[in-house]
Amino acid sequence: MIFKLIEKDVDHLKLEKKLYQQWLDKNLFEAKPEEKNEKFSIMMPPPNVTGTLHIGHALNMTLQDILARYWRMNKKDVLWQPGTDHAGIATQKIVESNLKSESNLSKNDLGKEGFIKKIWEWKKKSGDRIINQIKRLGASPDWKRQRFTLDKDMSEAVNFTFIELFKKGLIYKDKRLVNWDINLQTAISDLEVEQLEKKGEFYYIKYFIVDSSKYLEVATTRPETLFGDQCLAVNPNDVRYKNLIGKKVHLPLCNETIPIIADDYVDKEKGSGVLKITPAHDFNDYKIGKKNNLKLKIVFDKYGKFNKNVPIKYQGMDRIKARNIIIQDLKLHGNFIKIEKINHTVPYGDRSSSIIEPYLTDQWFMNVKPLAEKVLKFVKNNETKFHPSSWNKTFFLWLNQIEPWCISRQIWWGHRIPIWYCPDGKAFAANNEDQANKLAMDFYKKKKQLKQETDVLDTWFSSALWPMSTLGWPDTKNIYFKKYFPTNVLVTGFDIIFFWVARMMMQSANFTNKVPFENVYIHALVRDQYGNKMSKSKGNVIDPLNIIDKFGADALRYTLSLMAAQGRDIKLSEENVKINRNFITKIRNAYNFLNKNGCFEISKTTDSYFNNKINVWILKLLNNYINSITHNIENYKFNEATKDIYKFTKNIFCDWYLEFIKIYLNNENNENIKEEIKLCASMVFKNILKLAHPFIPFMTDDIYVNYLNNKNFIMQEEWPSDISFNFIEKSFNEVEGIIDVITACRNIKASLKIEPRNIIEIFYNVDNAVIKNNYILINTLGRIKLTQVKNEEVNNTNFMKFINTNFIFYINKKQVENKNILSKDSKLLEEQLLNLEKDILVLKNKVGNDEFLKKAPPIVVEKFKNKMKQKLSLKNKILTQIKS
RNA sequence: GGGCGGUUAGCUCAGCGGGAGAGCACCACGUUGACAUCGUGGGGGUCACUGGUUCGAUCCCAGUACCGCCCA
Repeated sequence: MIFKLIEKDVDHLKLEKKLYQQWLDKNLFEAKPEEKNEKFSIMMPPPNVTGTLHIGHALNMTLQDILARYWRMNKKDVLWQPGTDHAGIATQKIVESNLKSESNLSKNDLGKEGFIKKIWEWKKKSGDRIINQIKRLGASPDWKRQRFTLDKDMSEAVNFTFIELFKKGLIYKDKRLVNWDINLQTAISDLEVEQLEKKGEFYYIKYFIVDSSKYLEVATTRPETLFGDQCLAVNPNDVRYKNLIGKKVHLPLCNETIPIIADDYVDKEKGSGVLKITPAHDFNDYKIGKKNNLKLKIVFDKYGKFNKNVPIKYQGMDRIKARNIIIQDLKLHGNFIKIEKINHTVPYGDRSSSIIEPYLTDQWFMNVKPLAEKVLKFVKNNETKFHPSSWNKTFFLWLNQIEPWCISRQIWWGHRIPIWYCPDGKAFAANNEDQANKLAMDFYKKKKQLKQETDVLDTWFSSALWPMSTLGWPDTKNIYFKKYFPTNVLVTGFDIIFFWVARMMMQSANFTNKVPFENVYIHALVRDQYGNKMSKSKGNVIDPLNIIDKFGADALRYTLSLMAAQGRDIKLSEENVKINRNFITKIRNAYNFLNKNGCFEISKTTDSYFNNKINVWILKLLNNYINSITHNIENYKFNEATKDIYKFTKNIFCDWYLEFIKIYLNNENNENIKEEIKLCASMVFKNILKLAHPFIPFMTDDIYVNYLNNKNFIMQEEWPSDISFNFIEKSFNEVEGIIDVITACRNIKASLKIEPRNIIEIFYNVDNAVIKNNYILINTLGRIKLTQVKNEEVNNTNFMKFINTNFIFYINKKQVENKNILSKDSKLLEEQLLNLEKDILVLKNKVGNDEFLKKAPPIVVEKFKNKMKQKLSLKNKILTQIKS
């Protein structure tokens, strides 16, 4: 034995750290654009700089790493492009709250410049935290190419994009109703609003008709907006109100009147059939207002407090706090009818969790409609394929009803919009002030005082450029852009299909007329073991770093990948990882066993060298599994691939092959055969290491490099392909037969409650080559002694009979101690016969059916006929034995 | 309200037009020179329900029920 043994307690943390550093030192993760081999490129979804690694990241990174390592081993030039995202609102919030707790200052105390400086300091200190956590997983992106969305070249790409789209008119400024986050004091996009079901109230209010004692009943969830009402609307076909259309009503609590109009948007059945229309404070009302040329009367300021447009009493009150006062006043004035408890949806900001106010402001928008159409075409033409493909529908649905994207944010941290305003309000888009001055000069023919827009862009605006900008775009001659764009696959979660995936595709469609990625693998959400979403407030968060500390990165990766079935969420528990770690230990033990037996010391290698039946058997199966694993990885069936590795390694290689070779190594005198077996065993084992490497990189490389002393890391080796060797099918079948006999004998022993260690004698009476040629294998692994005898010796009541398709085995009753079983003896065969009859009946229905014989494929018919034949012959055997 | 997905063993889930599977849990036996983070064997399922297509349906189609998610 010239190789080390693996100690029982492996310090996985130490070895992970060491190996990772070695991988880095050897530049194994680096892309090599100058090399000729084909590329495989994949964009890491850039995590927020504010982020800490959660289990969803762990899954996301694991799957990408599997692909990266797999394709490297397939000799592709792999670029896995990493980086982080500046996360405008989230980052600003963190630094703001740090500032508050450290020095009790607000961002305004520091001023814009001072505060931004503070954020950069924070970024420098903490911005790589998540990157270092990703490294703990063993992820292998090209770290030297790490990018940050606010890097200089990323920002230049953002400016370029903005200016181009501005010139085309696809980006424009508009005064529109937007989702206003009162807490954060910024507009946000539709996607950043969560509609939550809440308990609320429907307030019924009387609007008195002018010059009449009659009134209209209006139900509203937001009575405080009534000051902004511009009309009441009814359905034109509603007979109740037809004659009121065109008349006026008094606006409660004000000295104002508003008209009653007809609009078929109004649902006759819903509530009283009368709607109050507040165009400046409700998205639906806004549309009706536009249609009917209503005025936009704004009654709140940007803090959600009443402004000068409401009666003086309410001015300055918070809109929500004022509600009760308004209801009281409505009661006083006889306008109040009733309150009804209802469930309704309320819009909340996903970052601030405060109620979103529809608010009329000047914002920058991107007209995404024409770009969405291009993207739809790409997906319909399969230029980008979603896996699983069911996501197509969701994707189409959203793109088909897409609205302009509000891209401006009233915060400080982010890409400042590259727009300079003249005093008259005219806007020039430029890369910098000099350029803007020049543009203004050209336009006005004289110098103008310019002021840059203070708003920044939505963070997703820069992320949308990620697959292009990280590769050097808009420099289309950049060697990276030329080689790696479009990328091969994007691996991401479904929660950012709209936020990110669709927007990347739009930008790419517009600027390159290409898709940014050919495949999108959408993976599931990781939930807790009960299927709940993990969240800090629920306290059910599984921390991947904690799991890695306890069980190792390999165990975590293996578990996640094993559970990553397409289209299904992962319910993960710590217990799960713990159990799956056993498999990793199993491989280490297999190494120790092979090593103890000197298997790795054989140096001879020829492909056609393998003649021994167990070698033929294992190699043929290995080939099957290589094909299956390869196919499953390439089709993003990570769970299937992982399961294949498990099945081959444990159920085939360890459970049978290693058990077989133990016997050969102990009993075989022919050194050539021994050598062949050792060579084959070590070869198969090394293939297992390679096949498992993308999934469990640390342990496999640890053995391969640190114990087997290979100079290359597995990542540098070639992915296993079929091992070509000449073999006789008979040898393969013989081993399958051996396994059958052993299993049958083990079954017999177990059913007789005979302890495994008691070697009993089992008799058979028909010549059988499989048994005859493999006494040692069968006897040893079955813990039995098989003996051939003549018929008359066993055909008497001293023997119990066990019959299966291929054999009849006899046990001398003297060997059976369990009285219970002995008393059942005569019934055993009858029971078996009964079950057999059931099977035969089912088969009869098939094989006796003309339609089946006519229409089913011949192979299937053949299969069932054979089965029938087998069952019938078994039946006959049993009948004969019962009679005798 | 619209859309999508799910329902398979006690639990967690694979599979998917032609024999119902795995892991865990459970039961029995076992410490045999790789492995007790283990081995061998076993019990356990009308594949949610109702129809349809088919020679044949857990699988395809339609509907129902329940659960989950997304959009409005």
